Amino acid sequence: MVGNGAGLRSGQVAEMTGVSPDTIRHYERIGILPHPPRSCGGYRLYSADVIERVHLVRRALQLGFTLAELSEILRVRDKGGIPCRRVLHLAEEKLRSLEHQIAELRQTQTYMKSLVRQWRSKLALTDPSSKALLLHSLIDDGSSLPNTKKKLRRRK
Amino acid sequence: MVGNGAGLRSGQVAEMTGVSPDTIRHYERIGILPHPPRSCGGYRLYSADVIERVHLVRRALQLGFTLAELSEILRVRDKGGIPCRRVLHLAEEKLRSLEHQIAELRQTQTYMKSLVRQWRSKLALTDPSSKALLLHSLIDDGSSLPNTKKKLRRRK
DNA sequence: CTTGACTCTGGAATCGATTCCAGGGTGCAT
DNA sequence: ATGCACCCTGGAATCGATTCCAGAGTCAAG
Repeated sequence: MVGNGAGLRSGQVAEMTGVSPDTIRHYERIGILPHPPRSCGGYRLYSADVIERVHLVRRALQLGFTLAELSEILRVRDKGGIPCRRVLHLAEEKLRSLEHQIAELRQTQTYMKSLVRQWRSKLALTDPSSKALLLHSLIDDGSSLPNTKKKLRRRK
Repeated sequence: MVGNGAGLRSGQVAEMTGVSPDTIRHYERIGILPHPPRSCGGYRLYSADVIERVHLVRRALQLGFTLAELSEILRVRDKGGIPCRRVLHLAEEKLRSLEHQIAELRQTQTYMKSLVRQWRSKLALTDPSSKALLLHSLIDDGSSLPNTKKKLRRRK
């Protein structure tokens, strides 16, 4: 084992934060983690505080921040800047789109529920050789479903 | 204008269904729309019932079906099969994951709300040269957020 | 000194639906 | 015969976060 007085290797950081070593390297590539010093053999030697940073990033990702945003924010912070207002602004934005998205999903849920109920009973009293009853009921009835379902979701 | 007694060109279908001509061609490529007959000049000439099919597909996509699933289902149906039970099964699955996803989002929403409130007041009574107060509050407090945020979303 | 676990590199692949592209025809109007 | 709007092809790009890859190097234990 390499002496860990010198620092944490990428795999150790990965394990301690619950992500893959690939992800750690990726975060470094896009400027979210600093370039750590290297051992004589070329291994990254992280100081313990990257753990906090990775946790922070994971949590922010869950909230809907993107890696690009985090990279920008953390860069500012690392240069001594104060990105707090930016962070708050982004958070407010995420919250709004979150609420919007929930509303859409619930609308879809409502529709879907009635659809499944309707399909179940229809299927129950149809003899098993009849056709094409289910999907077909989707073609009319153009309301009751949101249409702006962009991929505004987050996290792997 | 080409006589439309012969059929609808891709652009017309596109306009009537609110998608792009590219999408129409794409649907044909992956087997969701049948290969239509062609005009002497090589233009696709669709019969009017593709309109219904495209609408059906759009609606199913909104519900969380994938193009691959729809392709499979529609292929079965076009060969005279009866994919209804499959459709119902998938719909039930979509509904479940929808409910799960809503639950997660609401959890995130709750957390996010309190975070924004907390950040707002914290920022209000901090002099504008203090640093790093906001994001930092993410690193502890590991509960209260879902962690299985796969991209189980739908639709463009 | 060999084995095996770990790490390095950076470019490509993945997921899914859609869009974009270039180079080339079609068809109707002036 | 010239313009213009439309259509054809199929392969590649897009979005974002992560993963995968091959070929190579490091290091401690046996």
